[in-house]
Amino acid sequence: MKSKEIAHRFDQIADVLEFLGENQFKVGAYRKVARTLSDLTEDIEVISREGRLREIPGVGEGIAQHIIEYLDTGKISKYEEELKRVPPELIQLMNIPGMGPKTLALANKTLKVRNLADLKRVIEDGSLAGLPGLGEKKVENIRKGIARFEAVKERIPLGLALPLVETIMAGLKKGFKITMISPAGSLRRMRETVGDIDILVGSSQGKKMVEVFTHLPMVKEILAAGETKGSIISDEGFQVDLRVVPEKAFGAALQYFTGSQAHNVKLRGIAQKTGFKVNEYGVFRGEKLVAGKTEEEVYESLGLQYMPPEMREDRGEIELAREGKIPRLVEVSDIRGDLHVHSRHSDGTGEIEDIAKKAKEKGYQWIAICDHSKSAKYARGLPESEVLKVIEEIEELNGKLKGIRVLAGVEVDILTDGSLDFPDRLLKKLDLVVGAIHQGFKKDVTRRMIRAMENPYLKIIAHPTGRLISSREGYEVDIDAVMAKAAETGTALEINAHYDRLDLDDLNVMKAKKKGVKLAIGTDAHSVGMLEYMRLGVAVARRGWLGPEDIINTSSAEKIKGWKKA
DNA sequence: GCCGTTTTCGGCCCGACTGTTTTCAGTCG
Repeated sequence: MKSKEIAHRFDQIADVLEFLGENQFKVGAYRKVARTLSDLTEDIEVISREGRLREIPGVGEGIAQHIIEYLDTGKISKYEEELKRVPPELIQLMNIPGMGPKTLALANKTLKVRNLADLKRVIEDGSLAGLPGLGEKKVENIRKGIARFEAVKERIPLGLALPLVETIMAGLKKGFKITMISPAGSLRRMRETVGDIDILVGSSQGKKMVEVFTHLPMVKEILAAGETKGSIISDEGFQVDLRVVPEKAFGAALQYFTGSQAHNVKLRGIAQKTGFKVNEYGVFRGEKLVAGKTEEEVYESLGLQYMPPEMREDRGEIELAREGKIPRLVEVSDIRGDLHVHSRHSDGTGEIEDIAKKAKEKGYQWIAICDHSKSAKYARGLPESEVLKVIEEIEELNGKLKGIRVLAGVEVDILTDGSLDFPDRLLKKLDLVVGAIHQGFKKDVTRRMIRAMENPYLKIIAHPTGRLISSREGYEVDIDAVMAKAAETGTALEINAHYDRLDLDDLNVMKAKKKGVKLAIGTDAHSVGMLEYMRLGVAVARRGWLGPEDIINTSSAEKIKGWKKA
């Protein structure tokens, strides 16, 4: 995790350099390398030891020295002094919409603004508006920006943003005959959380469409309503932007607004070198439009294979596309079953039969019921005798139901000594054993997981890091060691598809695949409706570049039942 | 500060919008 620390350091340096008015490309160089480092799946200390730092894109002579110094001493001396002279609470103010580095530097220099309170003061007494280049309107903008800055909402979990965007798109389709409409931005790339929600439409009726959009039932506040762009706050407090572009530019605009920014920057760099220009209206050679209607033709015109949105993070996908080696990613339609579902027998709400019927409706071939084990008191964990009864109930159901097979599983607690909460004689009667840590998050988690994986009946480790996106860091666990043991024993690691978990995350999934670990998607559904979270798990898998062959869920029921570990 | 299908020096993604300006700087996505 050293690379994340270094990334954070470089981001701070970029902030300070920007504030000081340094060369913007230097600032950009630090930002870019910070992002690359925070995405790194390999251990930076190993890379450094083996003298391969310069192989990391964006790491040159100077930055390599900074990294080495940080790894040795925990400091980057060149910037220690500079960082000390610029207080963090001042730099924070650059996050106020309308307040950039130039304005902040000017306010700091001439009006001695050092923090938010100072800034509010110079707004109230009128001195900010008196500065060159500023005026009443700009200051009013900053005042509004402060209000937004102070009310800053958490990022929106993907699992909550998706239903909202679907409702809005359905609302727009009611009023218009639209063929070109799509989510864009980080939502389309299926990031685990999104800052705001972008929707793009290809149409000549921009003004009317914005009108309908801003008067949909879930609109709480209208932020903007123009000819081509509308912006609202939903009743849940989420910002949604609608953009309307001409149909012939829909593909180019979709590419542009989907991002990521890093992906687009690299794409345009390539375009430029080969004599093209790319913007949201199309790909141009000189004045001549050569592509724009579809995303496919935008990429193709630049000599690149099409890339799924989930891959567009500048993590090497453009290089692959150049060689025509973009992998076939797993799709929701490849999924034959869900590997982690709770019923009313423990802390879920659904009857097994209803869960099975819903699974069949979703096109699954099988579904694994995995209720909690006896030590999980808070989740009404089952004693051995009850598990036997559930196995009987499932056998009976399988005799009755057609077109769907229910697998009898359990989510068994990994106890504080690394043993499992049920004896092997019970585990071997089950079709699937999923193990999980639910207590003692700081107690020897790595060693416990490793010991648990040595049990031949335990096939999957659920939510391996234990993080909760909204509220919890996760266990104290050495995930590399866990992955190594998983690869050695043939244990699968879970992609828990609940929107607040998504654990493993995309980067860990990518790393697991490299280490030869199989992944298992489980929704951890506690109600029938929560089976829908499967698409979030698939999204994480796609962001980790997984194909159908990397995922246990694409196997048949027989294969899952007969699965023997290495 | 990085980097090389034009380069070891001179570039570095691109455009919209806004407000403050008489031609453009700053901010944003």
